[in-house]
Amino acid sequence: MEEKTSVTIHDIARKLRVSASTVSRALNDNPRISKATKEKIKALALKLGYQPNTIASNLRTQKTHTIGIVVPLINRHFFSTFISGVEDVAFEAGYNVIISQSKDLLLKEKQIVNSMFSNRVDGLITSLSMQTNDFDHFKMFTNKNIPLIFFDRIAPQLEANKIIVDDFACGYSATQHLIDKGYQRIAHLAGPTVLNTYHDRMEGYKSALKKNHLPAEDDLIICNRLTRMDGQEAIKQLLALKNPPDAVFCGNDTSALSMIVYLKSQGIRIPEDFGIVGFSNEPFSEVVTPSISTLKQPAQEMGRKAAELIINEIENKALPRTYQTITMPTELIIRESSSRKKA
Amino acid sequence: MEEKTSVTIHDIARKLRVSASTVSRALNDNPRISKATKEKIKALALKLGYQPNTIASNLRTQKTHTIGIVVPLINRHFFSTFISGVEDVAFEAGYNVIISQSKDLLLKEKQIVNSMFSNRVDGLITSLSMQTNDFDHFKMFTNKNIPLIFFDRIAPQLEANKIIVDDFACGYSATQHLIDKGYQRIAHLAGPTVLNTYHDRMEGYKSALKKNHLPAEDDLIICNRLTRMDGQEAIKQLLALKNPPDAVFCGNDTSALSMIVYLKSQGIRIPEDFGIVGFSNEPFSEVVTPSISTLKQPAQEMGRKAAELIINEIENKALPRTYQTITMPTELIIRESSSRKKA
DNA sequence: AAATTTCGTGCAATCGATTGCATCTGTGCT
DNA sequence: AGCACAGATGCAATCGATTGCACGAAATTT
Repeated sequence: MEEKTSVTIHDIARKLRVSASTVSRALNDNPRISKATKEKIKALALKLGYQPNTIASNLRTQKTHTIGIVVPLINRHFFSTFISGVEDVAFEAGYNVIISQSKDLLLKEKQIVNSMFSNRVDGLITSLSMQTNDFDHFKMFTNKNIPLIFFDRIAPQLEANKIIVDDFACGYSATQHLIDKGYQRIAHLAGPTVLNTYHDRMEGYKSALKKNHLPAEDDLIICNRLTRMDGQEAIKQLLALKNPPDAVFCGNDTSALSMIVYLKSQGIRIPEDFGIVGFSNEPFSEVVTPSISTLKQPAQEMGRKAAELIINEIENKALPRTYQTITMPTELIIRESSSRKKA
Repeated sequence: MEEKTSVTIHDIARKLRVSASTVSRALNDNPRISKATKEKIKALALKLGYQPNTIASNLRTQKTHTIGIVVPLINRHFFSTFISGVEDVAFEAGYNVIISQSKDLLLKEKQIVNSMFSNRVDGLITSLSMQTNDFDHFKMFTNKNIPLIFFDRIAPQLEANKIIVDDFACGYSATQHLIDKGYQRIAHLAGPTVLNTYHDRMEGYKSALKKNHLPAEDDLIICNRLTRMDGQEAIKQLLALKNPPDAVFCGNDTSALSMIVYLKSQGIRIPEDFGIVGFSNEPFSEVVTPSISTLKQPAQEMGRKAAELIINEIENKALPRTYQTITMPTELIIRESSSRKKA
């Protein structure tokens, strides 16, 4: 049997016949402790395998050095890459990261946000679930002045820092690109438009059509949850129109891919007969045939930025707050799925 | 200005002229408190927006309801899906999950494991970095009898629960499959064979060759880190042999894909001229052309299993330990990259 | 030599919730 | 009436680290 209980500063204090305060100060390199004492204490701490009890420290200092992240799904490439970016910066700065997934359920999101609060995270970074339509659960953070950052799917009405991409511009440029390639009737598959992201992309899409004097027909716009199934449903529905489209701008790459698969199975050639642009630049988009034109969000960079911002807020809590909305650059990646020679 | 400081059980106690112990017991539904008092207390707690301070509770109860996860990279599909599985089960059971990535660096892994310990996680689930060759940093967990589970990349010599797939069988069946398809000279691209996973896959590969009376030539085995670049390097090297292979079993799908890209660029037809089998069933593997034959690990299930196991250990700490190694089933998914008609 | 700093350390309270052990008030039983 | 006992609540210690304040000794200033 090994030591049943952990080594505490009191154990060290007792053995060295000093007080616990001295040990605490020595380990924290407090200048008030003499060099000799510090060395003695640190040596013994090492020898005994002392590991500070972060919990006790957290309780006393009212700081956990922990950043909470709530995302819809951990294993979606955009989110996991974002998280990776946060984690990188956080780790460097001595912060831990705790993560939960809402599974796109409002109820779970509420539970998680509560739990993050009870765990006294120093700050919270979050992207809303598809169902989120009230924001009361974030009030405890804003009330207590705990840094809160929204990214991607944000709550426009809440005072907080926000990190987004210009979804309107994305929608616009994707659509314009299709128009430039000579596609005539361009449809759009959107996600739930309660979310700013999908809403803005759609507006960008509409705006591009308008600018080019193309009609924005309701039939050509479908909203769903953008799963693979949804993509297939949508393309079937679109092809069944009396006047079907010859291109689609999809709200994500997953649905774009499932459309491609279906179109191929129907002998419809891409990009010759039909153009597709997706969104997100999933890893597969580059390597499928045809490769998928898409919009790339700088996920890792967004994560890094979010972490920098929130750590800065945490460590300068005294300062008066100014909330910014940071718009990160996106890139339209043109690949095969939309690269027909102009008709 | 809102309340500057949070509501504690003492605030509730004072207002209701009861003691803090009573409040604590009431909120925890302790049967010793009368129904009437409980209701009064709970009502006021709700009204004041009381949120328990988990930190204080954690300190007192010596339990954090937190599970630590350390993986090489968060944004690799296998790992993020595994994490998602853990998180699902953990959440259901009232546990939080804290996650860090080692970036495949031993040094970072050590720091993280230390930090997880200092944060007093109730249990740790981990998959080793590519560099990990000593295991001292896990001793503090085993010494203090804190549940520890390894998955995928494990430390064979440590006493702990382990969750793996049968990598030997995987290597064997992948190779046998290529042989069955009539490929004659089968190469293998492996990861660092200090890791059990890569080592076992290679042994399985060798064993299949042997069983089929095919020579296992050193030239045909390459070890690297299996990145995209590595895959390309490897295939170039293999094709440059005086007697090049006509098939490769790759240690992951990423390198398999980069081989495919290179082979296509050289006009080598897959699967007619060359067969490829990968590993992991990345999302892209199904949708690239040709689609990649691969081995599917049940990532989500492995995560769920790991969580169940560790929570069980945590909650039955008194019981004598028996360490098990759980081997999860894999599936050889046969797709185009290896499906030639037998020569 | 007296007065004032400086230095190194200890005391004790604190963070917020939990819990073993009293304590007190009724109720039931003989 | 007397006693046991159950029910409801409070007291105070505890978890481990931190920190404002105090104190004694040594060093410096006047």
